Amino acid sequence: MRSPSQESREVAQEFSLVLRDMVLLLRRVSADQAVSAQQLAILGSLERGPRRVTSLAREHGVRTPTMTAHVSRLEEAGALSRGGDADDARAVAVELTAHGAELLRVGRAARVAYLSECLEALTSRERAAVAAALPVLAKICADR
Amino acid sequence: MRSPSQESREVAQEFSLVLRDMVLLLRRVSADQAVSAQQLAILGSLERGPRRVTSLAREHGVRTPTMTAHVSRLEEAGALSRGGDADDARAVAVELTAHGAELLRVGRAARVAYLSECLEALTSRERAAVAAALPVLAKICADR
DNA sequence: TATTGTTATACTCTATAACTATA
DNA sequence: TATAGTTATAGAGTATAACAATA
Repeated sequence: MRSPSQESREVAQEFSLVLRDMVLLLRRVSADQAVSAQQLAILGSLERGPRRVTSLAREHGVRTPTMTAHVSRLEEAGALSRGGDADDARAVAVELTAHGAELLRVGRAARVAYLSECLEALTSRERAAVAAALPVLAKICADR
Repeated sequence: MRSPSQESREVAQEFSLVLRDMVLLLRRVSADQAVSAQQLAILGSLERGPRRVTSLAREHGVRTPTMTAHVSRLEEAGALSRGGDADDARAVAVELTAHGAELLRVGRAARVAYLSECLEALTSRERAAVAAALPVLAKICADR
């Protein structure tokens, strides 16, 4: 019988290869889209209300200057607006615009449509295997 | 009972979110490594013998100028060498050096070690779910 | 003409360092 | 002093367009 650590090592080797392929999949999913995957994720964070630049940066695992750049590009595109914070004059309240909400809706729909097609090409058993793994993968990603 | 297309759509929505998180996981996996994930994949292709720039580009889903840039960076790092092709004077035979083989070995080991740790933190049932999904995910990625 | 590869250029995403303004 | 955010700069990774050399 295999120990958990032997087992983990074996799964990890295959996981390592698949993880690389997932990047290519993601690139195809986002190809020809008005909004990149990163931008879409940021707009998604703003859906439930304004956020500060620092808080967005933390949430998306990037440094503040990186998020400042994202916010600037998205502002130029009319997807969000920078507002002041009443409580703290240093802070910036980043808020989704109507145009941003529309970009979010369209971008999300395109991603889901593409992935749906991929999944429809599978057997229902294979689809079930993916569905069962997704919460676990989410847990792995969230853990650290 | 749900139709395959309803089912696919539901799974796709969750997949879309997890896919985004996987990018962050990949970034953590590659952090503080001498060789990036992309570079590692290219070195991996060279493991079984020399390859042409065009063939590497196709294999990794990028355009030729992009692969030329990768090859140039890896050559500067001493990980590979450019040689001529005996049959076709236009072609370049890209070959792994001993240093490149070592970078590949170390980089792979680090990735697998990191992912092993992530997997060890799971229950054996969860690990089994990931293991079952990996071949399916590989299939999805390869299909297009 | 078609193919192989490079160079030039530009855009996205990322980082660190240095700065301003406010707390 | 510490925190919020920006600007300046740089590097990796990607693309297209234009080119040289060879088939």
